[in-house]
Order: sequence, then C-alpha cells, then structure tokens
Amino acid sequence: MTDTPLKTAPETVAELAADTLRFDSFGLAPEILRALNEQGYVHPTPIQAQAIPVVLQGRDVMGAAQTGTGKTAGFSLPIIQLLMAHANTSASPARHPVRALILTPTRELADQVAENVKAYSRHTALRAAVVFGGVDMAPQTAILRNGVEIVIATPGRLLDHVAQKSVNLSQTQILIMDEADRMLDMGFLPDLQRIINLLPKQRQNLMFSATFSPEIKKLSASFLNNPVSIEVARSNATSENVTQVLYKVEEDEKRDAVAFIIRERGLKQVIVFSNTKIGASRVAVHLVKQGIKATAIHGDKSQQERMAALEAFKRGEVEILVATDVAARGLDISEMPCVINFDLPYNAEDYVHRIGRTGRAGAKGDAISLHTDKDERLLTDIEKLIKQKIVRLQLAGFVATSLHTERRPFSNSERAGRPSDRSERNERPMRSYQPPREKIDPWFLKPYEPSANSQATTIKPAVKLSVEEVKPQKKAALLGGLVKAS
DNA sequence: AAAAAAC
Repeated sequence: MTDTPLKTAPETVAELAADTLRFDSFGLAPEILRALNEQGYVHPTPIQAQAIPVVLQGRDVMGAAQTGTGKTAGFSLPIIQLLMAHANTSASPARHPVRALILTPTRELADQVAENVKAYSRHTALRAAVVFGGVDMAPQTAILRNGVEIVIATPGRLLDHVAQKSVNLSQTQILIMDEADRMLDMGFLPDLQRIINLLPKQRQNLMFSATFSPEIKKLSASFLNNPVSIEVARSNATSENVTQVLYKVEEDEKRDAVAFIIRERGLKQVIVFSNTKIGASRVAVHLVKQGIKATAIHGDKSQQERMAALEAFKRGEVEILVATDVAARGLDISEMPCVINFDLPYNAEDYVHRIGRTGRAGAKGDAISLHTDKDERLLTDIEKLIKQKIVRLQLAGFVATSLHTERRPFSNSERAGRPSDRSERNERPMRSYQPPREKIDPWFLKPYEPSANSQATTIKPAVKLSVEEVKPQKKAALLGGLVKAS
C-alpha cells in the first residue's frame, strides 16, 4: 500500500540490513507473501525489518516511528501471521472473539489502517472490521456480530459497541496502540484504560508513537511487559529531507500570505495547518475566493464531509487541504511536496507531526511556517525539540511592504525606517490583497544567518529569489532570541 | 488556548 516507502540509498545499519532482507525471509505465510507480491513489495523498510521478527516472537514492542516509515505493515503483517498460526484455538468460536485490536486516535487513521490490514490479509480467512464514530452504528454492529478476528477502532465508538455487546474483547491476544502520543494528548487515557480492563491480562502489546515524551514512557512502563524498543528515525527529529523555513507576517496578513505562497510557488497537493476549526474554514474560503482549489477538514465537519474532502484531495480535485490537527498524524497521502503551517502549533510535538506529512519515503519536502511576534516562545520550544534552528526568511509584500497603502514592495530605504507596528504607521490593513500579476518578482529574502553549527545552513530556498542583507541590529535581535532559547 | 473522540 502507500504505507511502504520507496527505497532510497541505505544510510543506517538498519537500512543496510533491510536492503538485503526480503519479505520472504521472515517465514511469513504464503498467503501474506502473495498479497505483498501483488502489490510489488519485496524488501521491508527498516522498521518492518526490525518489528516483524520481534512481533512474531510474541514480544511486546515500543516503537518510535513516524508515519511514512512503513509502520502499519510493520505491525499488521506479523499479527496476521500470528493469528493465522494459532487459528481456532478459542474454546468458543461461536462467540467470535476479537483476537487483535488496533486503536487509533482519529477516524481517518482507523480507516486507513483498516484498508492496509484488509489488503495484507485478503488471501487469508481472517476478517477485519473498522469501527469509528460519526457514521451509522448499525452496519458496524452487523459486521461485528458476524464475527471478525481483527478490529481497528477509535476508542469512543469501540466502547459503544462494547456497551451494546456487539463486540467481545475477552479473548483479545494482541493490542496495538497506534499514535499513542496523540491518544494521550487527546485525553484518551481513561477510554484506553477502560478498554484495556476488558482485555485478558495475558496478551501481546504493541505501542507506536512518533515522539517519545515522558508521558509516553510512563504509559509504556504501565501497559507494556518488558518491551523491545524499536526506533527508526531519531526520536523527536524531523526528516532531513524536509526544508524548513519560517516567514514572519502580521496576524491579519496570514491568509493573504498563504494564498501568495501557494500561487507564487505554484503549489499543488499541500496541507495548510490551522490551530482552529474556524480558522481552517476561513482560510479555505479565502483561498477559494482567490481561485485556488481548496477545502477544509476539521472536527466540526460531518464524517461524510471529512471523508469527501480527503478523497477529493487524494484524487487531486482539491489541491489545498486546510486542516486542523485532525490531519496532523498518520494520514498517508502520497506526493505531499509541501506543508504550510498557517499557525504554529501550540505543542512543539505537533510541529514534528505536521511537517512529517511531507518529505516522506525519501522524497524532498518543504515545510513553510508563518509566524508572528507572539509566536517567539512557541518557536523556541519547537527549535529545542527538533534540536535545530529553523531558517527565518521574510516574505516580500508582507510585514514591511505592499499590503498597505501602496501596492508595491517598499524600496530598501522606505523599509529601513519603517515602524513594524501598523498602528504606529497609522495605516489600515487592506482587506483583499491581489498580488501583482505581471512579472514583477514580488519575492525577496532576508536570509537569517544561523549559528555556525546549525543544520539550517544546508537549507536552500525552493524558489529563485533575490537576496538582501539583514540589518545588523535586526540580526542581533534575532540571534538574541535564539541564544536565549538554547 | 485548541484540537480530537460517543450518542
């Protein structure tokens, strides 16, 4: 499925090992290998190479892996194998006990994991069902009552089915918690605890998390039994394939800035992240008004609308998906060349997740974030977490230039003495800014000079731009902010 | 502070 990344040159020992390995060297059943063959998969990814043998041994696993690493296949292939190998050992097969349970934090992710599991198990007798809220319960109930071995679920709806007695978890041998850090963030712990109380004490546990916070370590210590740690990417690290930049704008310029960036770079298949549901909707509306094919996806939309938006985006009918953090994790959408943070996320970890939507599977990606004066603290948190400084650039036509009374970029001399606060300038923001259509290059960059050992030095802009020196005092101010951070 | 997830 789209879950398995393309191969790139091996870099780590694990990757080297994975390169010489083939799926048929794990002792997987012919039915599974056949499904893999049909999809053209021969070599496992690093996390698959590490996870498959360990899961097959029946060990608990704590996996630190971002999406796009082949994580889903990493756990679903061996659990399919385990369930096949120990088929029908249940004393009461008529009761159709669920034998493996996969929990995810969002409905879309549940759906996606289910699609993968179904594809990998299609030649086996195993049945899988996906269960999440926002849609009619009756069809789910019917499938569950008919009997399934594997359930993929969001916690709330699963507990609903438990209350209705349409699902029996008393003989579940394997529990998989996907995106466990997200589940904690979202306050799923009580539901998680309730579900775990329904499971047999003796079972195999697999927990996956993109980041490795103290809370996750605590959860792992309480739910996992002597787990094997599997780590592919450096934890809390962002992909080296992703070029990260920051553009400073004023709050009321953000929507225009996003439209501008999309148009100027000719971006297609971009996720724009907003911190709020209302913000996401507004940005989408604004982009549509500017003739950009955009739509919003967030938790206030019906499940039908959410699925339709995602489908339209995957098909390319919608080019810009404006999303809340509902889409930050897990969703595997191919060909994501760029992610834009309309707002910087409140949690630094969410930054990692959001920009993890691009630069997948060895491809290059751009992560563009807008920030305002108020975001300095968030920025220092983010830079601390990812252990690198993000290059700060300025966006022509914004902050200091043509959004205002004059519809052209300010000259250097004009810009130099200009107060940054709009009220001081006694100016009214322009409501709908139309970037110049002609071939006036509206971009300029003020490269922020990173500290000597910063990784940001390797970052190059994605578009050709003219470069201008940063004023010494401004540079000092920027540096000052960063020095305090580290 | 806000997002997500059950009716």
